[in-house]
Amino acid sequence: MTRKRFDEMGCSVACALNEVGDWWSLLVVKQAMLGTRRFVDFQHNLGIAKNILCNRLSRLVDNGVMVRVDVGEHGKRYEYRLTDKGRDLFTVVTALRQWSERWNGEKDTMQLVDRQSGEPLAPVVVQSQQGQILTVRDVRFVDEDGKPLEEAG
Amino acid sequence: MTRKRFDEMGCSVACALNEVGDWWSLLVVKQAMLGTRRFVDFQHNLGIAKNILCNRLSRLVDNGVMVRVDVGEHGKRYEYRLTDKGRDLFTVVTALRQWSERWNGEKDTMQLVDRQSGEPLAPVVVQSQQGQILTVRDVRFVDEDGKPLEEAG
DNA sequence: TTATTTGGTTTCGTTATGCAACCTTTCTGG
DNA sequence: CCAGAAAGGTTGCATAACGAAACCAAATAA
Repeated sequence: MTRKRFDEMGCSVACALNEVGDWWSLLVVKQAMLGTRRFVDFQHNLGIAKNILCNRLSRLVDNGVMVRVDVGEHGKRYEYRLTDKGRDLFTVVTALRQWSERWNGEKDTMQLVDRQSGEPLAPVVVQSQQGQILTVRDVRFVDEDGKPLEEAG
Repeated sequence: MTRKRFDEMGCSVACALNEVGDWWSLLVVKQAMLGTRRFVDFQHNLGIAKNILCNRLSRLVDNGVMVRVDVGEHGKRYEYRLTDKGRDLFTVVTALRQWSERWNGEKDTMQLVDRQSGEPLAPVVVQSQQGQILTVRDVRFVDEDGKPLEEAG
């Protein structure tokens, strides 16, 4: 009676959630994007239990989202760093952050700004190839033959 | 010894995850974006246990992500529909889908296309106000006074 | 009228989470 | 060198969440 596996559902979203869909994983990734690398720093900044953090870091490493780098002179001191795959979650984390700020108000003491200009970021949007902004109503789900998917069945 | 609350951490991302950070919620939202509205359809399309689905739909309704609409002639037949707040998760779900496709390969039998042109969507990206694409290295985290945040401490 | 569908709730066993205690190896101060 | 602290875990225990199946009442279809 294990947790339902999401990686065999034939859905990319489910597959992604199978890797980072629990309560803590994306928060660990977000914290890593803030510059945190050490076990104890994750622990203190997130207020997460050590065994849970241990488990999450292991899973993130297993899934190629982070790497564990040995930085001890002659023993065990480690750093956990984002891989390219992990850094690529920046879009997801930023979209989630902006969504929360739009609908729940500014709950964050920190703000994200463009390093060059110092200005806040533009809202993350879904666009067509031509750069037109698309909502969920402007898209269609089609199967591999391009036929529209029969929905809600 | 309840689950850790994420809405008091002073972090927008944590606040968002407090609402949709479990394994199932975003999948329910994604399914709703596919057109699913009825309890049984969610159940069959997702393969989710009834009690869990019940709990997730209730929470999504409580959080203003979905609404329960009574469509029974003279009794109980309901539809669960996305609110504006729920539809606004389209960016998050799409970013997650694209991330999964980039790093785990095409696991999905269906594809998202622009309704007008029939073409696949452009990749979701984080942009500056000027429209320049930004990675996590191109941004800075500052506090309310605009001072750079001391990291990893 | 009877059977079936819908939208749940209940029960029960398994798994995950949170907390605290403990443990080993490595630095740090004196 | 020695004592103590810190890093990075592991273990044990109590509670909460999850998953499957059974059950149930109202509404609808046959």
